[in-house]
Amino acid sequence: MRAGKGPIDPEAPELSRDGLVQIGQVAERTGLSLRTIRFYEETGLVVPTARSDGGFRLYSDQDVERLEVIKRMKPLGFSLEEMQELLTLLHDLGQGGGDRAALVDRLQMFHEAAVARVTALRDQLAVAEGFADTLAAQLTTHRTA
Amino acid sequence: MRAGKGPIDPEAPELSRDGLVQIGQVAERTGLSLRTIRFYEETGLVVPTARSDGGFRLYSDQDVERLEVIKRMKPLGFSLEEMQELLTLLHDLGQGGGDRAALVDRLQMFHEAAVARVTALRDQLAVAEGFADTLAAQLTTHRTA
DNA sequence: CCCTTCCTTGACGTGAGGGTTAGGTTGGTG
DNA sequence: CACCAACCTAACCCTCACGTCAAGGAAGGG
Repeated sequence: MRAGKGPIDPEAPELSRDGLVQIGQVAERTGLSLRTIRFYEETGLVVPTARSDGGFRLYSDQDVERLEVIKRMKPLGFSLEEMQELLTLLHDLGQGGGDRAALVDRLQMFHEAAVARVTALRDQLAVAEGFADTLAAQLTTHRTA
Repeated sequence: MRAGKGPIDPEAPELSRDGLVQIGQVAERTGLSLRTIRFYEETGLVVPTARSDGGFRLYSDQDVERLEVIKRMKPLGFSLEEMQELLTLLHDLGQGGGDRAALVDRLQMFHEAAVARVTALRDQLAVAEGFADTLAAQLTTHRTA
């Protein structure tokens, strides 16, 4: 599983001594594929904090958390670019940055988009349920008719 | 809008005399783009019943209905190929075809897939709602803090 | 040293269309 | 008849969020 099998602390079996983890661990924890995680780096969405001497990606806890936030955002159907923007936005709001009003404005737009998307998802769900029911009806009709 | 403006029956303003409509009408009725409708023909998913002498696609009511069924299937996330299979399957069941048992079996698999997808959609909706709420909370936190 | 497992980059493929360009045809009207 | 909107084919490239495959380097144990 791990890259090599060095003697690791049995009390903290999955934690490198610097709190940095390789991509495989990240994939396991987040449920994202290696390809996806690398792709997110390509696009600049989540760049690992460090690299090993040999070039291995090393992710901090914050990196992993960021990936988990992204995972939660996915059902909202935002593009990767939009997600990046939102993450930056939230970060900037976290820091007591300059133009608060503008940031809050942008945040509000994101929120509205999110609400709209939730509505759309609900509609989709209703349609999907309806179709599933249709299939169920067809089944009972044809099962012993 | 229409190709030419012949005197049409005001009682059935959008119905060609043979119950066949051109692609533009179909797009308008189904909300699908011309591009998409032509694409569905390319893949064999919905082939128009007829063509005019000049080569215009002419869609029957069944054709349009088929497109509308496809639209309802879309939230279930089936591929176009799977949709085609399911449509064929339902058609074959409609006709008193040969191997009923096998057809019903396949139908049951589709139904199970649909149900699974509905569950997945519900989960996505929950996650999306959660994230929207998070955004709302961030808004109230930062709005006048 | 070897062996295994994990990791690297690079390149190409996919699905479901969207967009565009270019040139040609049709169907109906005034 | 002229005109015009709507339609046609064919070809091309573009997008998004990855999947897949290849060939090879790195980390660590025996």
